[in-house]
Amino acid sequence: MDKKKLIVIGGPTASGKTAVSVELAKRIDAEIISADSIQVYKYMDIGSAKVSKEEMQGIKHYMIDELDPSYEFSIAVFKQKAVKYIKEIYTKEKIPMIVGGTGFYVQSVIKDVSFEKVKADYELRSKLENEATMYGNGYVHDKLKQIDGTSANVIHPNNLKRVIRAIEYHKLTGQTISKHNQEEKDKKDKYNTKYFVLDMDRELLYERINKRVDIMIKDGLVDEVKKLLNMGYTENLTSMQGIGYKEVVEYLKGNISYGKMLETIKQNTRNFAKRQLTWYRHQTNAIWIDVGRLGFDVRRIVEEMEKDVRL
RNA sequence: GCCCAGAUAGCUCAGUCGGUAGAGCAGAGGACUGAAAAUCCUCGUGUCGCUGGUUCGAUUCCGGCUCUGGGCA
Repeated sequence: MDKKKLIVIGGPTASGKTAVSVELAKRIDAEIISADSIQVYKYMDIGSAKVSKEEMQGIKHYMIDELDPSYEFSIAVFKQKAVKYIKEIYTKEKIPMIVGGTGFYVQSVIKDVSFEKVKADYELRSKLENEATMYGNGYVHDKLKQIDGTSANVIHPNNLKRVIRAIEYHKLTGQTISKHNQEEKDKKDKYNTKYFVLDMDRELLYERINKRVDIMIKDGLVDEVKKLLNMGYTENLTSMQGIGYKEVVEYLKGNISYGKMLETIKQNTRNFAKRQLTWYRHQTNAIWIDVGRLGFDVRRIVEEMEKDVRL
């Protein structure tokens, strides 16, 4: 059976995914599933640079404003929902398009990574976290070494999150996560995927990021955060750890100055963009589009992409 | 004009009891499979302001100059 077509548009933050994706969707009759770990949340509009109703231009978007900020979003939830929407879109005889900067999420769909087997064990997590603070990261890492040497070799002791997850996985399934990871990695693409990555000169990207942060502040990011806090969404929520949100919280608490807040948001966004690019670089078969070279002209960019989409 | 303190990596600074120097941040590269806007790893040669002097040897000590803070007039 022929694999069905799936379009993916990735790229670092501020690379112009939104405008490009909507334009392409209009041309090929697609619907968009957002792969963005913050835009899923309601009330978090400015800081997440969420697509507005106007920007959508009538194209249906999924996974936007779908969750309450108190909800613990995760890749497992994303994958489950995304797959459901993809099916829905196919029944309408339209093309699904995954758009967003969270490459990890995208990967789970196109490789059909399985998360069904294991749930999270928050008790175990906090227990191990405590042990790490008391006896050091090495102590927890040693525990992993005893049950899953392969993972212990690959995961650095300081990367506590992943060390803990590996232990958690073993405890819940009786299997090693290294074996699971290998199995998932060996999977073939489930769809006929066209994976685009929007890119540009680093310097240009950083300039755009700086400008975008200035605009977010002018548009009222600080008020947005105040509103969220007033609604009872506390700073320790995953949603509130988003870039732009956590720094404003620090400012509102009086821990940092206004200027420092502004600079830190820019800095963190730039660092984040760099990490995103590292991720995309190891994506095989990705089609890189230098949007800077195309003058950020949405029409030209989309025309460039359409050639590959037709295949 | 005088006095004091500085002048060292893109930035903030540490240091060399005289044997040509190192942290944090920035920057670059990488990892990642139920927190991913998260988490973690690797990478540091720069006329040590300029110029004389002392010395086998000066970024380090001494003099002069330039610049930057601060103070006194």
